[in-house]
Amino acid sequence: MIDLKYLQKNFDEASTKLLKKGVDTQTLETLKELFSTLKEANAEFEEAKAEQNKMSKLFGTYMREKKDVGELKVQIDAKKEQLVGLQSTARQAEEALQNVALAMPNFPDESVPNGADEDDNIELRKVLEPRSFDFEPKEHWALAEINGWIDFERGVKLAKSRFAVLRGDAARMERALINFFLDVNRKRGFEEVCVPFINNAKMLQGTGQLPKFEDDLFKVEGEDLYLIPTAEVPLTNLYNDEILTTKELPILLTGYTPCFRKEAGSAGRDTRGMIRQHQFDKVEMVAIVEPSKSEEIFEMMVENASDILTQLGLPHRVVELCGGDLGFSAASTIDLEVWLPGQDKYREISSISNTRDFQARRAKIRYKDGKKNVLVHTLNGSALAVGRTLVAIMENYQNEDGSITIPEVLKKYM
RNA sequence: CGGGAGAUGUCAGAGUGGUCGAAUGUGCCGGUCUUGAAAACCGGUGAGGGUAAUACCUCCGGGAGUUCGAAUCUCCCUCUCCCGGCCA
Repeated sequence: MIDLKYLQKNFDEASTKLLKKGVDTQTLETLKELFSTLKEANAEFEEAKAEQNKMSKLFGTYMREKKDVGELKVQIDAKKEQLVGLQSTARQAEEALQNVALAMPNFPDESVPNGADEDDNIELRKVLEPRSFDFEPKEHWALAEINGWIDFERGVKLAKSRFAVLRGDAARMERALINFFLDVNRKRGFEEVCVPFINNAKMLQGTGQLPKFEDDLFKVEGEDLYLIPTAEVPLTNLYNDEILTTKELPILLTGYTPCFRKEAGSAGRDTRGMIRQHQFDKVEMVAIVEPSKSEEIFEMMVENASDILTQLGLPHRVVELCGGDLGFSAASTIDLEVWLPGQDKYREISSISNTRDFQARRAKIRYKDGKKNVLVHTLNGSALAVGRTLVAIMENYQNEDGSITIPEVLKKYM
């Protein structure tokens, strides 16, 4: 959630910032008004409540002194009646504010480039030269068929479209990649955790998936629970509603989880192959840090993910997202895109974001800075998306006969 | 899923209608003492909102109710623990 006090005091600056992310000033104006309405309503309610509290205390005194309370009771009753109205006004104001505030995306950082969509993203650098083929490189689904690695039909049979089954060496490689990623992250100082793959609504709200993106989530019927769309949710919310000490920070976490997404808005996109599935494996990094450290940790996380790709010998590029392409919670994001020779394209394989205090405010994650409680900064990033890495290995390590060479670093894992 | 017990501050644990945001112990921070540390002693120490700062408001798992007044009484929900069933 954005800082409403900041919005109120620096409205013009705030609207300039959010314009970058495609939020119109009208919505912001509404939010600002709802905020001041709430403050007024609260003030009025609290004042009346204070009077009532005072009278109730007096009532007790009268009782003890055996004075007549008839007159006082009449006054209290009148005040109570007034309070009912004031309270419901205040509650309505609160609710109205929450509805808008929770749907408001994060401010982008100053440094985030302007732009409407991914075409305006900025390539920062390329890492590793794509290899040249002396034959026509195949796409991964063709290779999957030759090697019997991916059973798309039976995945659909078991669940529905956008589900697949990995078989044989592909299944083993999936597992090998997870282990490899976790090991690398652990060596960087991330604590490995294994978390529930189903989280409650409060947690999903904490990281920003709810209430706005409910349609993208698989919900457990009849329960206040959702399948996680990313490990960012459980890892970040591990510290939901907690006050940490400076000694505990920074907290660096890594974990493997499957991720579940409805892909509601992407009908028809990447229907072929394993790029866009309803369920996929991912190893995630999450950092919970003091605000002054978030820049530095962010760089480290990008470096770490890029390094994993390099170790795997996978050519990739580092891309800075423009304002229009930033996710809801992100203040800044760097994507890593891996080269897919079969598709002749770079495709996203990791996304690393700094959400600043946006998620911290929603999830109430603070730390004690001397006497004061201060919101932490939270960061998250994939290291890496496992299924897409498998795809990248297939396409980059394919041989003319369709066979696939195992990357050197994975050999000890398989 | 059935039977029983419970949910209070970092933790432990009092509190059964007002003067309780809450005893006491513990932890933590600061100080005295000490060559240093420990011990002992003294002081401070929950969260959110509000304010220039005070006032003031809210919070004793969550919600509704009774009452002039609720941590305390009633109802519902959730969760935890113990016993039984089922089960990886």
